[in-house]
Parts: sequence; C-alpha cells; structure tokens
Amino acid sequence: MKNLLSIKEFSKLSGIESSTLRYWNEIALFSPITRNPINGYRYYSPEQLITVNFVKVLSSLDIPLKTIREIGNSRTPESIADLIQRQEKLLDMKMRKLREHYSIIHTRLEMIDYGEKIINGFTPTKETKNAGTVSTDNADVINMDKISVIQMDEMNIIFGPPTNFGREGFYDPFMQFCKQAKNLRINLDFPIGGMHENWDEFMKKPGEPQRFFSADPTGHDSRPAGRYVVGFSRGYYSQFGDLPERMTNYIKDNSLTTSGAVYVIYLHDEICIKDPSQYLAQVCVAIT
Amino acid sequence: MKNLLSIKEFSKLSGIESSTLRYWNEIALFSPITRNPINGYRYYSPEQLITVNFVKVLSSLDIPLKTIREIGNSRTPESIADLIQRQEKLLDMKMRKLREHYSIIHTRLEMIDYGEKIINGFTPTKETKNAGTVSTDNADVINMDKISVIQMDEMNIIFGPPTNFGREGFYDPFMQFCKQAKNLRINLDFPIGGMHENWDEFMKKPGEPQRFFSADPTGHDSRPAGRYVVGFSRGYYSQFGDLPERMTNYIKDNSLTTSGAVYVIYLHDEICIKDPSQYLAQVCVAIT
DNA sequence: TTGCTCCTCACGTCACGTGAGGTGGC
DNA sequence: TTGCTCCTCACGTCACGTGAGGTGGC
Repeated sequence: MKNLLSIKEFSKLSGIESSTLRYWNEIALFSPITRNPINGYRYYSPEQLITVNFVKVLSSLDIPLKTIREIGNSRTPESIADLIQRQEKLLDMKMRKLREHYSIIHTRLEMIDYGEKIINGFTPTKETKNAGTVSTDNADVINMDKISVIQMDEMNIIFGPPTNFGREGFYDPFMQFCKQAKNLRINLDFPIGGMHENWDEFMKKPGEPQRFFSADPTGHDSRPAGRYVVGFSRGYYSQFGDLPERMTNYIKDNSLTTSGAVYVIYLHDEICIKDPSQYLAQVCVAIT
Repeated sequence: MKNLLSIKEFSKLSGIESSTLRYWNEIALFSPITRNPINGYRYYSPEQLITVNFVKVLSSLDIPLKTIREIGNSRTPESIADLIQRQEKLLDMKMRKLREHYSIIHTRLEMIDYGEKIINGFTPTKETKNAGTVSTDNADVINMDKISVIQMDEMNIIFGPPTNFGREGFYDPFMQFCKQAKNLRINLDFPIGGMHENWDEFMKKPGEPQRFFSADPTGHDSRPAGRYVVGFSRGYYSQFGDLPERMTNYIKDNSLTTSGAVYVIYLHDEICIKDPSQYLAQVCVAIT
C-alpha cells in the first residue's frame, strides 16, 4: 500500500515488537488505520508513530494497558494534563527509589571489594576507597593476618537501640534489632555492624556489642574520621577467634592509646557467602 | 515459636506480601528456616529479613527470579561484585530513561497548559512559562482570536530534512518526515512543528513548511529568543483558516518588520484531542 | 463454639512470546 | 516453483493474586 507501513516496517521504526502490535490491536489499545480485506495484513500510517510512541511512554510508566485505552478514548487537554501531573510525581518517586537501590548495591560492592583486597593482601596506595587512607608508618602490605593503623574517613551509619544480652547470647538481641528495624526506620538493606563503647568492653565480651548499626550512607549517626587500629577475622557473627588478643598485643607493642568506640563490620556476609564460617569481619578502634 | 516470625509478621516487617512469600517458597527462591510439621505453618527468623531484603532489591532491578535463585546458590564475593557492577551500569541507563520520560511528558504538559490558557484567555504576568515573557506594549488579555507581540525565550528543537512538496500536498512530506525520524535520530515523542523560511513563504503556502521539527528540549537546533508576533488557530495540520491574513494585517497595522523564520507548533494535537478539527496551532514570526 | 491465622490447590491475570499451520504477492 | 511476509489460533510464561475449602490453637 502506498505510503503505508507494514507491521514489520512499523515495528522497526517504532521499536515495538510485531507481537506486541498484534496484541495491542487485539485489546483495541492501538490499531492499524487499515487492513488488507483479503489477507488481513495490517497497515499503519507513519504519523501513527507519534501516537504509538506516546502509548509506549505511558506503558513504560507502568500504567495498565486498560487504563491507557480509556485515557485515549476520553482524552481532553484537561485529562491529559492531569494524568501527566500525577505521573510526574510518580516519576520523582521512582527516581528516588532507583537512587536508593544504587546506594544499596554500591555500598555492598565497596564492602565486598574491600574484603577481597584484604583476603588477597594489598599494598596500600595513598588513597584506597573504603579503607580510607592507609598511613605510611605501617607495614607495606595489608592482609587478613595483619593488624594495621589506618586513617579512615567518616562513615555514616545508623545505630539501633541499646542491646540487651541475656543468657541466650548473641542470637536474641540481634533478632530484637532486626525485628525493631522497620519501626525505627533502620534500613536492613545495608551491611550490619556492631559497636562496643570502648576497647575494654570489646575485650570483655567481643560477641556483645552495645548497639547494632546499619551502614546506611544516609544515616544520621557516624563512625568518626580518624586513625584506627584495624584487624580482620573470619567466622560467623561474633566469632573473632584470637583477633581481640592479637589487637591488644599490637596496641601494647606499639604503645598506642585507644579512644572511643570499637566498630565491627562485616565486609562479607550471607549476601555474598554461603558458608557462615567464612564471613569476614573488620574490627577497628580509634587511637589518639 | 519462640523468636521466630509467622508469615504475617515477616510480611509486615519485610513489606513483602504473604502470597509472594509463599510463591518464593514454592519456586525455592527463598524459604522459611522452619515449618510446623503438623499444620505446615511457615516460620522465618528475623535475620532472614536481611537476605530477603537483598532478594527484594534484586527483583526490583528486574532480574528474573530464576536468575536470582542461581545467583544465591552459587554466590561468591567475586560473583556478587560482578553482578553489582553490571547492575550499576543498568541502573544508570534506567535513570537516563526516566529523565527522558520526564522530559517528554513535561514538554507535553507545558504545551497543553499553554494551549488551555490561550483557549480560556489569560492576562499575562511578567513571566509565563512556555509563552515566554509577554511584552507590555500589547493588549492586556491574550486569547485565541488575538494577535500579540511576545518576548519569547530560546527553544531547543531539532529540524528534519528539507521537505519536498509534490501534488499530494501536506500528507506526503509529513510522512517522509515520520519515516525518516528514526534514522535521523529525531524523537517523535515530542510535539511536532513546521518551519517556513520567512513570512512571505508562509503566506504563499501556509501548509508547506520548509522543514518539520521536533520540539525536543535536547535538540541542537533552536527557535531563537526574541520578540515574536504570535497568533493561534484551530484545525488539522496545515489548516490555519484566516490566521495568515489576520497576522499580515496586524504586522502592517503596527508597522512591524518580520525577520527570519516562521514557526508553527501544535499545542494541542492527537495526543490530547480526539477531533482533528480542534487541534491548536501557534504561529509565530520574529520582528526586528 | 467462635475467631483467627494459616494451609493447599486450582484457577485467574497481565502483557506478551512462541510455534504450528496456512495464505498471498513477486 | 520458491522465498518471503504476514495471518490466526492455541498454548506457554512469568510473577504473582484470588478465592474455595479446610485445619489447628486460644
């Protein structure tokens, strides 16, 4: 047909699959302007590209096809303006969701990458992403078995309520934290950590932090910037092996004075590891 | 069960519907840690909130549930880091898509709103969105039947190739434009307009613009800023009634000198109006 | 006994995608 | 006659949602 487009041509120009065009025809959402009465071939006019594009945009905004059809059937400038204004607000929310998701997976990626560097051992350069800047007065290679002094940037987090350890040990308060998270608006999408009020508290009960926290980059609490003694260990939550002892020795041997809270954060956890005994924790405490 | 969550509690804390949790259990994507052997009740541990949240994020990134299941079964820090890096790129593309959609519907909204103001008549204030700033040396109310002088801002557009009018009139070259749009990367999602090289050309053949254009705000062409004589008319594409004559008279009566191209743009078109005779066109030409 | 929560199983839904089998024009 | 494009019709798919009918603990 002169000046009309076959379904294949129309599909190419619009970027919409032929099967989709047939389906849209079937549900009377968008139909070709004419059909060959003998063989039933569909023919579209080129200016239908304009209308079908708008349908495509609306459907990609997650508006049900039924609704789009009704919108089309009763469209007036007022109703379309109304629709668009509502969609603009929804688009705004979707953008925020996407940014949040980006932040979630990006935070995970940083932790995982940092964990892998630790496992493989790495020679710190002047700046390392999540590790912060590694001070030069320390050994040239950092790995799992090494205690190091590292200059760390501020890290936003959000604390849970004070924990309440009973006879049951670690399990119970951690559950309480998870349970309360939603009400306290603590996002469990981010890696979880534990905070002990000072080094003595950590040494006494390494498995019983005073608070749990979420490493939420939008959190209003923080692990302050500063120089930290940092060590790593593998194991399930609250299993640190001989790390507390080794860190204490390092602190003594180097005549360091710790100051403020101890932060435990899991770089590798159930999100990226199946075997709980292989979870990777970072323990750090500031020095004056 | 002590310290475990029923499906309803888990659903509330996670924000995931019970039916979804049952489905995820059925396809072995995510299962409760234990079940009541007598009545089959599902029980979840609070820390499962952490894993289920990650599943939720992945599924909201449009990863098929089968894939998520496989990811979970074979997860290592390397594979998860890999996955996240790919998803970050995809998220970036999705953001761009959303911004493009926002721009498409927002441009439509501006045109439609402006058109409604014209139809209802409005008293221009110092700044009006799409209308640009209306000069004060003109009448105090602007409406359908009035010719006005308006100070307009620059408007980004993108021109199609020169048109080629034959015997068939308007129809054929407009189709050529639509057909070629994809190859020339002209986005038909935005309102379409026509450009005539000067006022004489427009008067000779009001229905035969030298070029069609798309009102794409990211376009590299433009309708320059400046003072324009502006008129409106209703009708199908290229039907302007007595508007060209009235505008010519206005120009003469006010001793104005036109300069440069004439721009025709449809504020209301098939997107928001069913009856083609009610499409609303704005015609404007710069004055020196 | 009465609610309440939870269960399974079957079927529905939404927006297509995928053949199988067949037709019409060059 | 051979490709090629297009057609219809039936069925599949994905990720659930929705009852119907029934159970178990307070």
